[in-house]
Amino acid sequence: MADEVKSRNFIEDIIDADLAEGKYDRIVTRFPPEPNGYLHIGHAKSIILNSGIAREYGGQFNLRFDDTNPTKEKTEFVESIKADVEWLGADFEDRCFFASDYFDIMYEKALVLIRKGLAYVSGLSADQIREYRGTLTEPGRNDPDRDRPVEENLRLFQNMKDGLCADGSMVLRAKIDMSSPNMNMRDPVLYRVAHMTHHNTGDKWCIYPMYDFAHPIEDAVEGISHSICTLEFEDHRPLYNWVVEHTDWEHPPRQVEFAKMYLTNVVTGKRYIKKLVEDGIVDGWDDPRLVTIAALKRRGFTPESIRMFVELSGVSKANSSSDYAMLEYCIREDLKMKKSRMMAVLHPLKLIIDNYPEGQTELLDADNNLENPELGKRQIPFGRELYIESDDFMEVPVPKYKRLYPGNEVRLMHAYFVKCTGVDKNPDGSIAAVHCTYDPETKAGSGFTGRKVKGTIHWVPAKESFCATVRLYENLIDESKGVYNEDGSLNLNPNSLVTVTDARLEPALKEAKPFDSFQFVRNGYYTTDCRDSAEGAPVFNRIVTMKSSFKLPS
RNA sequence: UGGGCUAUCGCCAAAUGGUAAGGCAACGGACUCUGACUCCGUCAUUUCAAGGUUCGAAUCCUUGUAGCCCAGCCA
Repeated sequence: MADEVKSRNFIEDIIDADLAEGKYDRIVTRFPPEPNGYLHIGHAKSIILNSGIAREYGGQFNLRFDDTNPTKEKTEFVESIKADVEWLGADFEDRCFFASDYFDIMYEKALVLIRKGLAYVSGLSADQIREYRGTLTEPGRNDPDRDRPVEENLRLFQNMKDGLCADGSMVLRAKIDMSSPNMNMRDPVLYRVAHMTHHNTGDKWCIYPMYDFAHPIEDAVEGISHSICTLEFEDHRPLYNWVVEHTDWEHPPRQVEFAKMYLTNVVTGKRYIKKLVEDGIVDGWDDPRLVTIAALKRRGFTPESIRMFVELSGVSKANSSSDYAMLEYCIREDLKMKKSRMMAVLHPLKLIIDNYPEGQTELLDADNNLENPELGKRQIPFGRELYIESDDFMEVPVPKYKRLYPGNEVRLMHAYFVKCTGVDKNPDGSIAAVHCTYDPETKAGSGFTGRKVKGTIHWVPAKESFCATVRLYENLIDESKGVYNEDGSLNLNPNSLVTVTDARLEPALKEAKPFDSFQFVRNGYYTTDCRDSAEGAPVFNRIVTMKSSFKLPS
């Protein structure tokens, strides 16, 4: 369905043109995360885009960890990222690579640049380099070491590699143009010294390549045709091309940029998510209020729904923010035919059927999903006392109200018609229980057509239902208000999480397994929380509420 | 005020000089054993603004305006 709707995007136009010109005979893409955190919905866009293009053109998609900076990267993130990419259905087959696998090649290519007189070793400090770089409006000044002879550069670079230089004392710089209006071209640093143990290469290296030098080489080594990245790298493209051009490749890759995905009403951005986790505002990287892949999974989103969302959102170069409602639409759309529709009462109100024999129970047949018979049936115990949703009853109905009120008849889903006859009140005037009578003729599935009712309400048996914890999540924070203000203070919506502990669920739900999702009739879509439900009674997390078009007049 | 990029409905997004697709949201109505789903219908005489070229402009030109990115030995 989503495929039919999907328009061609500008990246596909670029690829088509390149193919037509014969620039590439095969399309190869990659997803190159740095293993320094968990993946979120924004990464999902890149993963789905890149793998989707490879699949569409019969090409190849690689997963590659961009691990060129050992000070920030951890092995623990490698596994989680890999799992998330697989979960999303992006097929990299056996091609999970590491930039650090190419350190030898990168070193050789650095030597090539030095020999061509296009790179030199600089002894300037980090502060001096910044100073020499100039500003946005003023050109930079040449490095005093810029014209160092090739032989000396070679010797010094060898020293850097051999561990003879202290961290920060020497760097290798490209010789490009210190007066370029593009800051990235003002003799960028190619290699820095860092005596640090790398998660993959251990202590083999004490010099590490910078992103701008490493990335084009990583792409070229893997035969990437289109290096698809986000907009902030647009200014780096001239440098990307410079590196590729001077390091001699038969089929140089091409960088193409697209706009990142932002979502309304949630915190996107690794930086903010990281802070929420570290500050303990949320439980962890998979807190269901977050939009990390792990959180979306825990909350009950399916890979299909996320893929649909990304495809529906489209790809362009305009900064934009997709509506959270569209994500909800996608999960509703994905789940509605493939999940059981169960009854759960979040705010119970007792319903007593006065003319139903005391002590009697019967088992009623119910389709798990009326629109999809393949999901089978279940049996629900029915008796004299039930719980209904408290807002399915109004003592004084508002106009157009079609559920239960004194004198009105409604259908109990999967069961009988009941007619409200009165209410019991507590001393404080609140409603203790609702009384009604039922009509045995109207049993569900009996083919009764004698009369119709306007409303259907859901219920659970008072005796055999069970209590469960149901969590309703609002999106954590409205990003438009700022997660963290400029002064570092935090804006947090205190109503971001509501836990309903007296919810009553029908017996069949006792057997729910972790990650099972259900539609709770009129209360939306829920999934069992695999993290908390292991400890006892199931915990249900709301994925999304159903649309409700009836609002009480105020 | 140096450079790069962007601007089409509340939110995304097509349209490649030929007379503004589609989806989400919203709103009507029909249907209904979920006020859901489904189905039907409504929703940009106008594309950031102002000029210009053209038989014809969202698309080309000019001049503005607004937003995003860049001064890490991060990616």
